Amino acid sequence: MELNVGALPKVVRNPEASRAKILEAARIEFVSYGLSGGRVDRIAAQSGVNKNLIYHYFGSKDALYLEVLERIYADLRARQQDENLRGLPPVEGMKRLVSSTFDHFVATPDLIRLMSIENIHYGEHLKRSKSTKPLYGGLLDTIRILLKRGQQEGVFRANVDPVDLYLSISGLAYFFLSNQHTLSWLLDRDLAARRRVLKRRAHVVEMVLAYLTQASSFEADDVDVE
Amino acid sequence: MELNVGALPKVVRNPEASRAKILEAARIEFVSYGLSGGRVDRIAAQSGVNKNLIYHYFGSKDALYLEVLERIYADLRARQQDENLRGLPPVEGMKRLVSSTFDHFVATPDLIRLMSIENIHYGEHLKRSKSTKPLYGGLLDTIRILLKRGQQEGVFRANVDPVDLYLSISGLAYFFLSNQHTLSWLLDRDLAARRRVLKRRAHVVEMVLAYLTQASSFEADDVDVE
DNA sequence: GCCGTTATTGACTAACTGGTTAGTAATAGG
DNA sequence: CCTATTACTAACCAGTTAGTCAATAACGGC
Repeated sequence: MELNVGALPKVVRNPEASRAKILEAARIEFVSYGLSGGRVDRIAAQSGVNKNLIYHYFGSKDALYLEVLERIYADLRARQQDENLRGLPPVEGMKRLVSSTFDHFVATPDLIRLMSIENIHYGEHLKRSKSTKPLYGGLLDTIRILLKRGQQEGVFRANVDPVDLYLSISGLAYFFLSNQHTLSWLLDRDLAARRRVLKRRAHVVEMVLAYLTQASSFEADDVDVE
Repeated sequence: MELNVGALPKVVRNPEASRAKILEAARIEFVSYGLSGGRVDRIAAQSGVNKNLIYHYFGSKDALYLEVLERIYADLRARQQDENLRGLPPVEGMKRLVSSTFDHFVATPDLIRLMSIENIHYGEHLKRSKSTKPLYGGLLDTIRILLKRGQQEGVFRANVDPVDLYLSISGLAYFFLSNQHTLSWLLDRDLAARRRVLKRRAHVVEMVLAYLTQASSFEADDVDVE
């Protein structure tokens, strides 16, 4: 029983695939051009679906962007396999925590760009998200555990704020990646070059470990607030 | 000889003031909404001049943005009074360099945002700038000088790349400022709070100095690239 | 086989956006 | 004074943008 003989091509329906294609195109679009710079028409063209299907599934440009953002953040935590570092010797565990954080940032430039983009928009979208917030306790816990064990064993200094340590580990890797375009130009060096990245990785690990393993000799005393 | 009697209000001409008002409005607009999100009409309305005057003086939205960007970067280097740190004892000089860099970032959030915005656009505008590039040798030189003297006096470790050190000093301050909106939400802490900022300042100084003053004991050997 | 639901589409729109046209008048130089 | 330049304006334009309408047809349950 031949249906559709010499007729209009049967429209294949595949909601999951359509949704996925839209999300993939949207990710690329927003990562490339930002939220204000991203174009819904381009997302539709790129994903090969009709523009209205985007509104059917996601409701608005902002909601689509939020979905992209939530997925990226969820990925971040999912890939961050830090729990298995908790049992390692503190110095070794911390080395691995720093270098794997670094590697993860290097491996996912999309994440870096979306984080920047979201902060340009004052984090307004993420704040409206329901799903992202609970995900973040884990990494901080790992830092706390390693820190405490290292201090008990006498290899790490006392009085280290885990939040500050987290901000430092991330910041040391983040800045030279997020700003690599302006920095490469201003410093006359290709910061994206493989050798540079590896060198930076070693430097970052070294700096964090030096800080942790040195007895806190410098009081933050005489550096006055201007 | 009264001219303009009971007639149309004489149009006051003041090119410098108009130009300045446009630039000021443009700075606020681009810092608030980004380049793609910034609106020329809004800049015109805010500065109180006719929109075409913007095109008369600057030619295009992009060119206006570039001018704003160049001024912010020029300010950065102008305010960075690092030359007078070169004569200080190395440890003291470096402490001041780190804390003043930190303070400067805290004091000029516009700079942070424009740096992020420009990097979202892959640094394309800055690269086209003629005026900005030569400004950057100075800070790196100050770092080199302090570093060398500290090494000669035996208080700083050997084999420190000045560029990496610069990236670390900046990164430690930059990240928690540029991403404070998302981080405050994710970490459940108000990173903009005065106490937090001061605490972070001390931590950053401490980390950099700990790194510099510790003999380089940890080889970057067994941390393998994944 | 019938029917409500839903995936999908093309055509459309109202508001907006960067940029232009065409013109007026203040000003500086001679 | 005369004239060329320049500061400045109002109105307009063509193209774009996010979002909508109305219709079609594939699908799943009965």
